Amino acid sequence: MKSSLNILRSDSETDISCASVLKVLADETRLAVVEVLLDGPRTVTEINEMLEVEPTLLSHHLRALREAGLVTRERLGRHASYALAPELLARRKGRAIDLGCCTISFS
Amino acid sequence: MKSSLNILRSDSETDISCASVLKVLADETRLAVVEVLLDGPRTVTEINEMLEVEPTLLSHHLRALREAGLVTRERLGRHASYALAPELLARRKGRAIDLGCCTISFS
DNA sequence: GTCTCACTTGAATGATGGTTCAGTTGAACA
DNA sequence: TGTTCAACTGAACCATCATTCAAGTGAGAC
Repeated sequence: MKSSLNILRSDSETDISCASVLKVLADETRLAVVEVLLDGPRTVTEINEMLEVEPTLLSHHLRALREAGLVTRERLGRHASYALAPELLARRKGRAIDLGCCTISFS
Repeated sequence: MKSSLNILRSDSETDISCASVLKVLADETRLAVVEVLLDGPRTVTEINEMLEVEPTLLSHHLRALREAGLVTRERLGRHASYALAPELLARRKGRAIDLGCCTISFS
């Protein structure tokens, strides 16, 4: 199973991968999760409390973000800590993240 | 019927409108249409020839782009000419378009 | 060991979205 | 008028997606 998408390429497949990444981010909940993670890694419980999104639903959304290569997961005892992917953090510009084909900026 | 979305706002509803706009652009065909329109207005026939997308399908996609306020339509005799919305053109940066919440850049 | 917590998975549901088809509108022209 | 062209609309179909529910995993506490 492909677990990540090369979101940073800039060749002829730009449009295709761009649409794929946009599809993942074209959701209020997932966009909010990414914004939360801009301030650093968070556990599912923390995100749940901040966004008031059910843990199960959150888990599904986090899975989508992880499969798109946008976030990474680390296990901390019982908890799971999610963080923005290293590639995103490397290209981060303040409260904006550079996806290659596009830049998402948060207020 | 609401015919356009205020895509340039930057208040607390940023996330919501951002997700809405991203939903519209998270499609290869619509992304390609926007890229074509970066070079100036085009008729449906012209876009059809450039992208090899069926006129009917194109019409549906153009309708979605128009309802999102991303493109405008002008009738030219039998033809319909589509162009990027004035708001987008005003904020245009080369081959990148600034949507407020995010910037889409084409190669 | 059992129990609980934190999270995940998978199935099921309903909703939304992309595509195609058939039919329609509107404009130009004979 | 009738015909043709360019584009549009609406319905239908199928696929995908968001959400919920029930059940499962895995780690710590007892």
